[in-house]
Amino acid sequence: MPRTRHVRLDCSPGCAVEAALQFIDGKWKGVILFHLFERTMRFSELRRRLANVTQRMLTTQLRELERDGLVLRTIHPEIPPRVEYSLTDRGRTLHPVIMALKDWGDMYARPATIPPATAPSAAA
Amino acid sequence: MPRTRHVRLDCSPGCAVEAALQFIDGKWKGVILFHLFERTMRFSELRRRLANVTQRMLTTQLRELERDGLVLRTIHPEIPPRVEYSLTDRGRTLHPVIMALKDWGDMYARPATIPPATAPSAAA
DNA sequence: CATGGCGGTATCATTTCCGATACTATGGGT
DNA sequence: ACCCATAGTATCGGAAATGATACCGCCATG
Repeated sequence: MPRTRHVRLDCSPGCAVEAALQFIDGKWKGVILFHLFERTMRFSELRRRLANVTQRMLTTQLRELERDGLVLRTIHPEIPPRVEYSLTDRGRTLHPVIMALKDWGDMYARPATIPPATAPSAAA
Repeated sequence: MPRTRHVRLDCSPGCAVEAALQFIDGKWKGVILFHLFERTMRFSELRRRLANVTQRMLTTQLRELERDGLVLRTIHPEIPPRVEYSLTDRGRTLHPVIMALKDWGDMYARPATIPPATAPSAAA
């Protein structure tokens, strides 16, 4: 589990936000979910899509998503082994969230848009 | 900044998701933003709403939100000092994201819904 | 005079996360 | 015999995020 946030979820109204965040927190979970919305994928496919992830991290993140009931892990007992990851029903309910994130990222998180902090003439 | 994620944002399509996540990552940013959507608030108000946050953390998170251009910090030079935090235009664009998170949290992150892992009869 | 509220900062310690590397098992190809 | 691919695990170490605590100036109140 990432960053152990609150255990009690029945606190202030804003807590639902935190509660939701707990599930997609972790360096790679957002992207993993995003890719799984496209289709079911096997381990090595995800690995290729995430490029910079290590095997250990991918495994860890997938295991957490599985533990949280968002992702289903299906082992096909073949040689060579084949393991497929897909979204559960619960996982699919995250679609609006992931898409909201993606849309915002596309619109407002581009490098060119980032530096609206203060005066831009600090290139001394 | 939290968890230093990728620096390059022009990688795979899923990256926009990660990029967006960078801005609301941090244990308290989600809730802070949520509360600021309600209205402008001063430091101590936020502190009361977040209950478990330490002064240091609240300051840190607010400073990061400010640095990212999502939150505006206004100092009223009075006695006692009054500092108000409000959302910037850029910050307000996060509304769909935060609300998607809140809605999901309300619907699917309740304690009763969490344990769909495996067989529940492991209470040995 | 001591206390409390405001909005912080400074310092230190801990917890947690993440990355790198090495190792495993099976079977196929050459 | 040796290397490759799949899908992992195990172990170690460092970096980063978070928490606890103490301290600051200022003023009003009791």
